[in-house]
Amino acid sequence: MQKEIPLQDMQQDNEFERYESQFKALADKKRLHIMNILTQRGKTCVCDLAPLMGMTQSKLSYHLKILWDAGIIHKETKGTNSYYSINTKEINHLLSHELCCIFKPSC
Amino acid sequence: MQKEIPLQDMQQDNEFERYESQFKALADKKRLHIMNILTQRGKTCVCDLAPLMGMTQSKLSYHLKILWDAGIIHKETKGTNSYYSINTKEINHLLSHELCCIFKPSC
DNA sequence: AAAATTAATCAAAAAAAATTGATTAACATG
DNA sequence: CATGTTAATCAATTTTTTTTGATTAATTTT
Repeated sequence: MQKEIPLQDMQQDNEFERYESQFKALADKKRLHIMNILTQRGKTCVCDLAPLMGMTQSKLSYHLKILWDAGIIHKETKGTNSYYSINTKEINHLLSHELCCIFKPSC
Repeated sequence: MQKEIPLQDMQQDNEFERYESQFKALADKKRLHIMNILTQRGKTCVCDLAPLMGMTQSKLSYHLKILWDAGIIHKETKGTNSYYSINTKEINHLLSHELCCIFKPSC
């Protein structure tokens, strides 16, 4: 027998779950740094990002996957290269204008 | 011998560190729920919050401390009771207007 | 077609965060 | 002053996340 859970609570729970994963993605200095670099440089190849971050390829892939799974960066593959960039729409939806500035070259 | 680190990088590192702790605080479903309740009810006593969250006192204290350390909630003690509330200023600085709505009774 | 390049994935180990139950500290009440 | 209430802290355990190094898969180049 399953416990009755009101529909509204379930929707809210799902909403919280999505935000949880997005905040989790941002809750790390290294990943904030990645976000900042992607902002400055725009679409960037993993092969360029690795030396900029001073990170091994495998570690970088792990962190990029977390950002990508949370939907806050885009991914594009060309041949053997992968290019990542900020999902501006999602970031705008999530963060204050002030804070978005850290992830915007214009500021 | 210490490695030279440019001043700008250090400042940025500190900035990232602060945001890291704030996002970390928000990167948990239970804590988002706490934030939501504080938003709905305003200043709330721990003794009221515990049954609302269905949490033991010790666990709740742990999570409140994380939110408070990150500076996104206020704390006020009266006698043996502690009251917590949203730090609206800090939340506004951090989150988009849309998202603030989850933490604002007016929306 | 073989060799080289790039990035994702995997499994094991290490590190960090969360949970639990008990204790402590501060205050309030009879 | 003894008792009860509230919330913070602590230590031990469990769970989750991160790191590491190796392997794999896909594509490109020679």
